[in-house]
Amino acid sequence: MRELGYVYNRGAASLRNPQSRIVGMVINDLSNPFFAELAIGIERVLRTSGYIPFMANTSESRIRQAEVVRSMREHGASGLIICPTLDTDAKEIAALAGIGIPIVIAIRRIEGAKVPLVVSDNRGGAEQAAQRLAMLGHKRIAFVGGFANTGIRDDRVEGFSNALRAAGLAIDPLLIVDAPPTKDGGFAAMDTLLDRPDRPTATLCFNDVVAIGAMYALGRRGIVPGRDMAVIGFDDTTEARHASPPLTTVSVGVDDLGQRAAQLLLRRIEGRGSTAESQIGETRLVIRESCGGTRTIKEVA
Amino acid sequence: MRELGYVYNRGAASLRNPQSRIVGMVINDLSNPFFAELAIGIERVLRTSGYIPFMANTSESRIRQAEVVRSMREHGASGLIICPTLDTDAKEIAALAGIGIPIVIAIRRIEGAKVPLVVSDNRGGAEQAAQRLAMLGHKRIAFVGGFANTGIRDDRVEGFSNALRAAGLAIDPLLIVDAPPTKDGGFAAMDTLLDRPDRPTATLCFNDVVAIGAMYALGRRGIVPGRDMAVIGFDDTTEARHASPPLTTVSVGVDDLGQRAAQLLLRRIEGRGSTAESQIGETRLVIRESCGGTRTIKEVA
DNA sequence: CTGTTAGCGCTTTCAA
DNA sequence: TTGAAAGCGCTAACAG
Repeated sequence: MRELGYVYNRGAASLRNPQSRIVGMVINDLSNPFFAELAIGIERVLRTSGYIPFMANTSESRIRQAEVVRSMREHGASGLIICPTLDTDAKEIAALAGIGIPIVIAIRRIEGAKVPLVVSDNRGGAEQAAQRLAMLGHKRIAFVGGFANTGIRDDRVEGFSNALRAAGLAIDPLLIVDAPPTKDGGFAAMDTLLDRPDRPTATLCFNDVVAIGAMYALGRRGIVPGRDMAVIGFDDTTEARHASPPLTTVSVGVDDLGQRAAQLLLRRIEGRGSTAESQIGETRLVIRESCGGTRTIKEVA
Repeated sequence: MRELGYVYNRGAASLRNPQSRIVGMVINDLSNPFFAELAIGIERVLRTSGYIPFMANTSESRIRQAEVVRSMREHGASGLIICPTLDTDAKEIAALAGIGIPIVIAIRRIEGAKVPLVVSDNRGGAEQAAQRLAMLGHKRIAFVGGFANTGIRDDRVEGFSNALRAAGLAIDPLLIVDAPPTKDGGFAAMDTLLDRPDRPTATLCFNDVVAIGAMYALGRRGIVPGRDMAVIGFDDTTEARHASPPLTTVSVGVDDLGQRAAQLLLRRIEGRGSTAESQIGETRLVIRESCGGTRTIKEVA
């Protein structure tokens, strides 16, 4: 049998017995280390629970996402974890959920679809971070990166603004700059910000890679993060943990989010757990060198 | 039909007609940006050719790799692209190839299995880089990072050594340090190197992340890459292109490698192309700021 | 051109 | 305990 190169035909098997151990992971952007880390975390849990996770990258393309989801269903996936593309419509997800296939949506909240959600407390996290910066004495605090009018960024900007208001600080719209959520984006946005006469003394960045890009822009001008400008990133991926100087972050617990998403899906597949038990991951500040007070700000030209 | 949520059952279909459009991608480490980029490139080509790529991460686990390969075969994948784990045995691959399923091995050469290979010219690339460093006047050149006795690193070290020999330079084994192929690894290795009395004036790093880690270690001590120490990375991932100061690299053309691997597989699936047409991707130096001469070396304490 | 049927590989059920 | 047979959803081949 083995000598002849026999391969079990799972297609035929699932014809008889439609329950399969495949689980589909549909990831919007594997080139983003945050999603790559998330995917790896999810995969680990699924695998150790005896499932076979198959992954597909949608590159933020809604069409590609639809193709991939269809394909996975055709192959008998018994559940899906989806990190939806930016332009995903609630109806698409609702339709899937209506069919009855177990789904979990991760990271990006899709409003209006009755689907289990695993997201982080973006508003709260940004609030914590901005609060801390205000507490350190910063008066001009910027928010840098992310595309305007996308759910996660809106939440983070909202939390940021709330904290500033609560601290009695004015919100300068010129200090809230959108930019692609990449290193280049962060670099360019910070560079622009530094050209302004009334530059900020602290910056909350949309995510870690934006923060690292921003720190490069600082370095270019001899501005030392943590001494001359406080920088906080968001997400706390390994990207952040490897940065130099070590980056203060709002951790969204990417491992934890992945684990929750996987476990939620498994419970749904195995019939336990309700349809709409969303989970909100906690965020916490991880303070590292990049986050200083305003003491020495004036030393910088 | 659509209203009832009908889903085409591809398992049943491939029972009748065993040719499928699924292609499996088995990737050793998706948390490594090099492999993530490669995977995304491969995926793009496969997708635009009408195939459905399913990806799985093996996390450098040979057991996991075997599971994943089996699972993909069971699901009727019509071909596989494998970036093998470090400890993959040639026999495993030979067995697969013997079965007749189209396979392409990427990046890591597996000796002894008659399988199409897409790898880069690691020896040649390292040679070019070391040659350039020698030409710039460096006498003490280090090679940093990667695990000893792994194929790719051995090739790179060999090319490095060849160039040094050709330039009439002594090869100091203490300047060839192995370390995990990560930022932390690069940081620690460079940090150790800098403690030595006769520190190198130039360093070729196993890959981009090692190089970035190494540059952090330099920065920590006020040593400016490109001015006080020449640094060259390997691979030229976006990681390198985003570094600050911009990192000189030996580009292995990750996009090109992915494209070749995908196209080779497609040709094999479609019956064209021979079993053992390996391809060696060209490497070329991409010179950016981190690669300077030895002029100012003595200014550094 | 439309409609029927056999059989792909597997599992489950039922018979010996 | 072992063996035979039916049928899952699909497609290719063939009949009407």
